[in-house]
Amino acid sequence: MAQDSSAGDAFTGLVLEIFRINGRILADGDRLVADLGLTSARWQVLGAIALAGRPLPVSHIARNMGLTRQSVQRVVNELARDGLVDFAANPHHQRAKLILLTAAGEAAYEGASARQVVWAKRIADGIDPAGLDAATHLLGVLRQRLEGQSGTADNTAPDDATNEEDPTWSP
Amino acid sequence: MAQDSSAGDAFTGLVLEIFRINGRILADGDRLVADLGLTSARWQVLGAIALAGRPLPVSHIARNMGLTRQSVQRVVNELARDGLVDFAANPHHQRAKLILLTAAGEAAYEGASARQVVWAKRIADGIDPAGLDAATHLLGVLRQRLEGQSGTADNTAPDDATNEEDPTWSP
DNA sequence: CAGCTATTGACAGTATGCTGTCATTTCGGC
DNA sequence: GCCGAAATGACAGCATACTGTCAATAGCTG
Repeated sequence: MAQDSSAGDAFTGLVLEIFRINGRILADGDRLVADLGLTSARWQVLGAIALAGRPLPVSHIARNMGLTRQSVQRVVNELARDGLVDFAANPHHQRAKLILLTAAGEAAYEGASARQVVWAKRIADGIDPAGLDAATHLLGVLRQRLEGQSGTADNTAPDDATNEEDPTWSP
Repeated sequence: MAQDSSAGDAFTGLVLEIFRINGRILADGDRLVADLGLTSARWQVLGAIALAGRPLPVSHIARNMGLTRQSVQRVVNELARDGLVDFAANPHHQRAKLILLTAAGEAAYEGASARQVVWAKRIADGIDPAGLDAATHLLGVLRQRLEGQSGTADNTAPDDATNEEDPTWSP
């Protein structure tokens, strides 16, 4: 990265590094859970449902994840087809069915979570947790700055309903 | 994020934040150059060619960017269709034509770069450059750990031929 | 120079996420 | 109670990147 540079240049270097590591992590995530019948996207959706602790409609899941309804809907349909989630009637909304984990869905999610913990330990072994927390915090600050300058209609990914306390990934 | 936690948990928190900010940056990048007829992907390809300083075949561009040949090929074809790049005969390889920027391509890239610099300044304004550099370094270390545990055939995205000195993004 | 291997481009198929649009359902204000 | 706005799901289409596969080309080796 540029030797010292201004904050702008330093940020640009950080952006490039974010792109690189993001790609790596995604690839690792897919590989980690492939034989459980999961992908990163499926895993993340299961996680959103599991963390909520109760059945949610698709649009709520999407909001919690910061994605669009359409993306989540597609994944949910596949998960349902594969028996990992199930639909339940929503007393408050006829069309917006509630999504809940099946036993198989819970098992897959548990398995993925267990692997993720091992994976995270291995990668972060020997790294100073304070440095990791500092980096996380810095990225959070930068992200909030990025978010504070646009935002419009339905398709705009809503701000995270942050579930920052759970030590389990999704991917 | 989890209060203090082990390195593994701290890393998991960092991963989640990386996903969030990565999405934000991509969206910003697309928005930033949309009216130049560019997208993040096109911009990045133009950047790879511009930074090389000389015409390159698609496969070299892909290697430099850490993407697959196929992805880059598709984008290059679109760029050529839109007159931003051009093909030139390769004296060393009949099929692997060299890709070079047209005047329009250079202009678009210059325009995008100029905007990116302003954007980076604005987002990073007031942030300690040392902290940004520290985060960049940490992500680099983590990425190297992720990379040091797999890698196979043709499709494996090659390790970056790192162009870490240039203060210009792509996105 | 003949032959094997690596590189490269091309084509097909898949996964993920986005935008746009429309119909249905809820819900709040009048 | 009615009507319009908001929420929700469904469907279509696009952009990006990946994997797999095949044919053509370059390059190296014997």
